[in-house]
Amino acid sequence: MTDDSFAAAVVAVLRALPAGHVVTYGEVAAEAGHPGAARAVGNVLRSVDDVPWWRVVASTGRVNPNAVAEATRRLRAEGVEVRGERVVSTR
DNA sequence: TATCTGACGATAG
DNA sequence: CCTATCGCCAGAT
Repeated sequence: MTDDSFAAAVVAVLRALPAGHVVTYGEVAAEAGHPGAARAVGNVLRSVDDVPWWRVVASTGRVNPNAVAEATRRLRAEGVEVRGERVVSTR
C-alpha cells in the first residue's frame, strides 16, 4: 500500500463491513488510514454509489440527513435497531 | 496555488 | 434536546 486514493481506501473499508454492523465516519476514516478525515469520508459516499452508505452514520448515531427513511429502512432490514433518525446500540 | 464546499466531530451555551 | 461555532480533511473549480 503506497498511496491509494482516499476514496479507494474508504470504499474498501465499507465493502468489508458485515451486514448489521454500523460504523461512524470517523471510524471509516481511521480504518481507511486517514484519521480525522471524517468529513472527507462523507464526500466520498456522495461521489461513490457502490458502497453501503446506509451503514455509515455520524458519531451521534444519526443516519444520513439526505436519506433518513432510506437508511432507516435498510438498517432495519439488516437487523439494526433504529429510533427516529438515530441508530440504537452503536457504541 | 487559492478558495469553496460538504452525507463530520467536538465543545459551548 | 437543540443551535451555534471552530477545527478537521479531501475533492472540485
